[in-house]
Amino acid sequence: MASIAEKREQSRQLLIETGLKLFSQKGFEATSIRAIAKEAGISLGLMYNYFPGKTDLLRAIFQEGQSDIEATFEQVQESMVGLPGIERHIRNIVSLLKEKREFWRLLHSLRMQSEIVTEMMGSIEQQVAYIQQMIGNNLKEVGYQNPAEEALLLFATLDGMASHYLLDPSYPIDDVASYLIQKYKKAQ
Amino acid sequence: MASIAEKREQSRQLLIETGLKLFSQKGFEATSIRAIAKEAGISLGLMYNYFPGKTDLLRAIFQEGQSDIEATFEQVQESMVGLPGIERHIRNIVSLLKEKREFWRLLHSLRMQSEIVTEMMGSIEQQVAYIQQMIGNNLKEVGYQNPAEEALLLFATLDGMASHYLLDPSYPIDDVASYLIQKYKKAQ
DNA sequence: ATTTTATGAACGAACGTTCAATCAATATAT
DNA sequence: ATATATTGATTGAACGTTCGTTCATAAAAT
Repeated sequence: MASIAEKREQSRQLLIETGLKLFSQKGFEATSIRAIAKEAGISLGLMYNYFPGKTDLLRAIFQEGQSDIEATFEQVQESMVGLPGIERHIRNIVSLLKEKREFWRLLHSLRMQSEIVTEMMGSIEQQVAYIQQMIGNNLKEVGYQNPAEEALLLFATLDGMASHYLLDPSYPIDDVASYLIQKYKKAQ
Repeated sequence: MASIAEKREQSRQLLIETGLKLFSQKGFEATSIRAIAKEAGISLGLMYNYFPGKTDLLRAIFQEGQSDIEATFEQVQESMVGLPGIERHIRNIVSLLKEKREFWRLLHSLRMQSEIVTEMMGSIEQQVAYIQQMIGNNLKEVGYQNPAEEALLLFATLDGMASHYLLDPSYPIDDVASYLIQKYKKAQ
């Protein structure tokens, strides 16, 4: 039995999902409120009962995606307790990419035009910086001579892999990840 | 003394430059023809004497940028004849990034929403694939065991470095590039 | 005099947003 | 239990704005 609040939350979720789908496909500016409403099977006007405006829907998508990623990060991290630090990080990032593909696509397509989203990007950049620092710490523990530069480089590699995977679903990200991990094991 | 054809070409160039500047800053959809006309100091209607429409301006920007990059690629390549293959490639790409920053920003911001630009991206992707193959060949010559996978990885790294540099002008791309080159020298 | 260059008002379409209206559901009164 | 009142959910036409594009008109050049 669905209460009113539950139905409301359900519709909210539907709009967030549909918005994410269309924004990540065609871009934020090129996607109209009307298109989202039609795709979600909700009337144009009703959208404004859930979100004050288009930007607020985007904001909600960002927040939802961010907490989703945070949760998945913890969860995947726990499932890889046995693995060494760097391998765990790499595998974790690959998992996140696969699981939240649309969200990452949206992120990557919006991060260049910061006019729209400086405020929204802020907390995500923070989170990314945190992960990068964790990687740096791991590299230092393992005994790298230039952990900071190595972390910068590894971060670039991971970001590049992500871009290529987001651009092309058939990109062999698992193979590349395995190869990368193997290189770090050898270097150690 | 400027001939008519020269003045025309000059105005065309101005519009291409201004378009590139604004598109790369605020995005294609979010930039209006009016904004470009005002910034370039050319009247709204006159733009249609140079380009049939907004999309055609973007197309011209792409073509211009592509041949620019091709020319710069050759030129920089020649200025680095003494360097070993991989180092030359890496330095070359860094040079291209610095010299054509706005164009790369536009490229990176548009490549996710392929609806607009599948046709325009095609030839550029081709060019990128060519560079990647050249890197692969170099790696094979140098004697890498998995040249294909290594090339895939190196390409991801370079792309990631590019993204980070495009997002943040203060990104120490020269340092990272030097560090990357150093790693390849050691591995050899 | 004729052609080319240049202008910005005007046009239709599409956008984000608002709002009067209808519909459904629940509460209240009889 | 039925009828009535009240509240909230839902709709899409309508509004004002901005967009890409066109066009009558004027200025400049030939």
